[in-house]
Amino acid sequence: MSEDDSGRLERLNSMLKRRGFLAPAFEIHGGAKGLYDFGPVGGRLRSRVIQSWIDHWLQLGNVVEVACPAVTPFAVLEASGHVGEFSDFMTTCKSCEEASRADTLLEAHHPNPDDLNLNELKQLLQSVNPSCPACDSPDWSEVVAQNLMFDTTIGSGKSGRAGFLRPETAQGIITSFPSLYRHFRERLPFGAIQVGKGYRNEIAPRQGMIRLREFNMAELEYFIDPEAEVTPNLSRWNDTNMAFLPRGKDELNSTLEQVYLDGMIHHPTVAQFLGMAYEFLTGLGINSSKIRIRQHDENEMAHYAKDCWDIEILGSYGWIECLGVAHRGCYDLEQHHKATGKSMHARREFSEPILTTIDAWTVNGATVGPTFKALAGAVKQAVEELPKDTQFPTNITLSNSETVTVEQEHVKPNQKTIKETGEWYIPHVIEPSFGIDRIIWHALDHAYQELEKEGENYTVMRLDPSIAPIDYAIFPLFEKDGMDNLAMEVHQRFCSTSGIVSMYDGSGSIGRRYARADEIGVPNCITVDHQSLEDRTVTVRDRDSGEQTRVHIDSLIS
RNA sequence: GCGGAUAUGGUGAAGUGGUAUCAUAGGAGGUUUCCAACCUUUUGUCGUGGGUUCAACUCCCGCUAUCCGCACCA
Repeated sequence: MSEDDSGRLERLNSMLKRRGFLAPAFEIHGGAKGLYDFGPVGGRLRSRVIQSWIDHWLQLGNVVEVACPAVTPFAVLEASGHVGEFSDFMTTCKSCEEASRADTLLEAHHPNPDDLNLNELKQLLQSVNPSCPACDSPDWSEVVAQNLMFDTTIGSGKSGRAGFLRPETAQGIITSFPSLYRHFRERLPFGAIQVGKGYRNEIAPRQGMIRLREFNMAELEYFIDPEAEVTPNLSRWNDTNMAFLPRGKDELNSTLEQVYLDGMIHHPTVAQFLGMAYEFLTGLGINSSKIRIRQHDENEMAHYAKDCWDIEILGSYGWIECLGVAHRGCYDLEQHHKATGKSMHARREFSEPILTTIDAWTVNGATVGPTFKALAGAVKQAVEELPKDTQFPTNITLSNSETVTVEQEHVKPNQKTIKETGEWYIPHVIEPSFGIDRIIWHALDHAYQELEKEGENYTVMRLDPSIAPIDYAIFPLFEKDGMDNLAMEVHQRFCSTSGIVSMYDGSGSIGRRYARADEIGVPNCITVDHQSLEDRTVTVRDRDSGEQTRVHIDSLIS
């Protein structure tokens, strides 16, 4: 980062704070690492970005919106693998109270201490008893799992249950699969979106909005039949060259469809969602030349993922991952199924029923039971595998390696036709997951322009109008002669129109007011002047061009 | 978590063992026929806790936060 850039970052940050976009949270109490406020201007920006995101994904037509709790019982995140995979095992030196990671302390004594479980670590720590890196004392406390999730107790006293604040919104959707499946009349594919807060007790939050302890996430969980043929229309992005970083390959510029056809993106729905995500970002005003699509290395992927592509955005902090499209396979549904015994399956009907004709042997329960007693079940299994032309008596070997003699009286012919009209399977999940705060940061970063105007520094936020916090700024040229009243009337009409936010500003010179509006990215400023009083026309000034057009008040609001 | 730097009005800065200055921003009033003009006036500050001292924004220690490396990390 050059000196100029870091100066720009400082000026941007102080402007964002001064003008009410972003600020450290709880600042009067000294603030708290990794926690940020969206201020009086930023709050509106955030809700607009979120609304655009929701609208964007609802376009799919088979997606619904849900909202699940952030407080999540232990068992849910244990099943999802987060309790195990999201933890570090910590131990504390009893003499200097310095906390260390147990696996790090044991690196010299085990090829891969990271793979040890809690008990193995405890034992190895006891037998090795390494000295403390801080004070050399070899006296360690119990090893405890220090999880990156915020833990809490749900309820109080003896009835309290262990729980966490969710590290991702996904699990709430995935555990709702059975009700989503009913809602969609048991037909895949379908998806559910959720926008909400996620929590990670990061060891070292950094870089302003980039790594937070409480953050806004927006996720789609899209449930698919892994065997269904999908032919997505990727050609709609054929006139857009995107930058790709496939695993183990050099960066290349190509179209999404070409990269998919070349086999680098394994699932067509992943490709489609990457296109939609790209479209969403550029729609917010993110500079497309500062977007790249990067595939995760094998060892980089989260514990649940089969394949994962990130979209990274270049900004003041370098290339930052702002969203990921992960192919989670059947991992999550299977895990919750195993943990709860609840069905997480979907039914796939065959195009034609499969008829299976069986013409062989089965056991005669009345004789096999008394004869073989506890082995009867294994005998039945073995007998049903015998060919039709088997002669009895015969010796068969059971699954437990015991050999028994089966007589004619133990068996009877088994002739039947089984008709299967379909089968049950665990759906796969494709998950586009967006870091809303990081995306907002880059929208701000890319929109922020430092210009020079008549020798003076001049700041404009060229925010896309779809996410601008304020749509119109209304100025009376002078606050007198009725211009103030007319301006207030226009302001009120805007404010009572759903979806439009306007700001009245009557203080300072007109130039100063334009400058203030430009700084927070108001796309249009409307000025009421003397002529307005006569014919109810006003001037509309465009933020980016500075051009003014005169229009009638009534044509402003349809 | 480790190492280094930093913390003064809303923002950006200066400064001193004797309660602080400048710019800019904000409010009120005036003035001006459209891009940070001008005049008057006003608001507001030494991150936090402890120690040394007659006296601490200043010196010392802890804490918190911010920034930069390293480590960690979706």
